[in-house]
Amino acid sequence: MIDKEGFDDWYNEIVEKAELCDKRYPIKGMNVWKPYGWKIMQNIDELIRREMKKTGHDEVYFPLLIPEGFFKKEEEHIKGFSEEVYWVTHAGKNELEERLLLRPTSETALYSIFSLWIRSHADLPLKTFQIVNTFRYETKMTKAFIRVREIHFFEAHTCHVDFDDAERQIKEDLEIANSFFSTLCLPFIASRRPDWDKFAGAYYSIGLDVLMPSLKALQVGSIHQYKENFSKPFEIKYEGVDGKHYYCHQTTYGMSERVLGAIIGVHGDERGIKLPSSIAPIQVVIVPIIFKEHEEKIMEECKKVKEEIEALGISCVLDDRDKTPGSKFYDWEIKGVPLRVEIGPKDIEKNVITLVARDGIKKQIDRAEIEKIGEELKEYDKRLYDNAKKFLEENIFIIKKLERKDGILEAPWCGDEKCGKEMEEKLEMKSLGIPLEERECNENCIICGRKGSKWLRLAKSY
RNA sequence: GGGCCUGUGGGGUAGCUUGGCAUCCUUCCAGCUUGGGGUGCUGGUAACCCGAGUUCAAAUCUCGGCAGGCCCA
Repeated sequence: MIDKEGFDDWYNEIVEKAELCDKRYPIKGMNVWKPYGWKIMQNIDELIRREMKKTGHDEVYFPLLIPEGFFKKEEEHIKGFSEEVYWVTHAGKNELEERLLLRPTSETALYSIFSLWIRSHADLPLKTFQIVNTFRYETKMTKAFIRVREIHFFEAHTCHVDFDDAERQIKEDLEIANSFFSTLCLPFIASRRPDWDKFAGAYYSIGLDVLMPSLKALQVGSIHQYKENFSKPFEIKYEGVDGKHYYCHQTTYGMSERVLGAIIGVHGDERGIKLPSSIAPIQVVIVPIIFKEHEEKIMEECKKVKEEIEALGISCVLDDRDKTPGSKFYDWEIKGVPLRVEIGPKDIEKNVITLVARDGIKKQIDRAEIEKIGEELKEYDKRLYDNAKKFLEENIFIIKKLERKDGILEAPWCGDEKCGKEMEEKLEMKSLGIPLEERECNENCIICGRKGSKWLRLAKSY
């Protein structure tokens, strides 16, 4: 893992060196996805789609533009987003009668239409999601994948008959997050955000955060309980079994390319990024070790091995470029390819192939046992997860008095907003919220000294 | 929101104080050579962010814009 001080510089360089994006596009916060980076992102999207399918969500696609009238229906929501909305005001030379905005998120687009789709309790629950670009005029400093103005956004939107069913959805969302992030070897913590930091329009919000090597937290997902906050202004009503009309209760679950930013940061080292095998566009790269007199024999063997690896359903590239093996090793390490296979004269002689995992574990396996590669990938993934988990756990600290410390802090808190904000100020951190897993707290609030009933998590964050 | 710094071939840089031929490394292209951790040699392509001003002359000085980065709220 990269050390704390060097992390931000390392990150800025590596996103381009690994060919994930090109930052030279001349608009602030809008970078170009390069083919390799985009493949990874699409693989991440496919993992989400798989989770959505498993849990009965249907994919939709709503328009990019939202009429001003829709956007203005929910007051808190407008307050939260109005400063960072891009407006479309003209078509050619003509001013539009009604201004249109580029979606900063899609609640107001979807919900205007949900009110038409939902008629009775039989239409519920309605579980949808979309993967789209959203636009927010960020004023803070932008950073590739972490703070951008055009966001590659996943958003699930659900409607339910009552609060309890919406709460069940939130439990399901947490299970989805567990499954999804463990496939990406990313340990995270879930916290109920304090009221002053919840999503604009939400009843409450849950943040999913990972810890970056800079010891700053990165929010990689959020889950919101809206209760009836949107269904009332948007009039999303259904007829119940009793013939009466009720407002829906709604939830959302959102993630973005920050997930990729987290993977880059959490797993990367001085040689480059490390991709979990679940999203690596190339899972195995074969580097032939060619010597003049054996050239053909080695290439033939490499081709055969490639076919056998692909037959296992593992993506594999044979690097036949005219470069020395050493320089190829560096290339693929920057890009985080999980497993490298080396085949040279010595391997052929001994009837083995040499495997080197991206995290440095090297071994030889029998030429006849290529199917073991699948196992090697699994073990590599597990090592990625275990290392990241260890780092996260080693950097969460319980504090019982005001003390500054790097990492994620958990402090006893009376629950008053005033005390929470004072903690943020004194510790120079932002609060992540209350740990989702219930934990008893019998300590005194570190600000006012009253009995603290909760733990408040704080961290510096992106 | 406030303050500071930076912008030179594809990438990284020297030059800027004191205005006058733009330095080096790397990448890339061609060829030979080499090949189990960046092989070596020869040749080649390629740059002063944009606009205005000062000046005989601007990468260099001034102003504005755009972009990137750092620090503080």
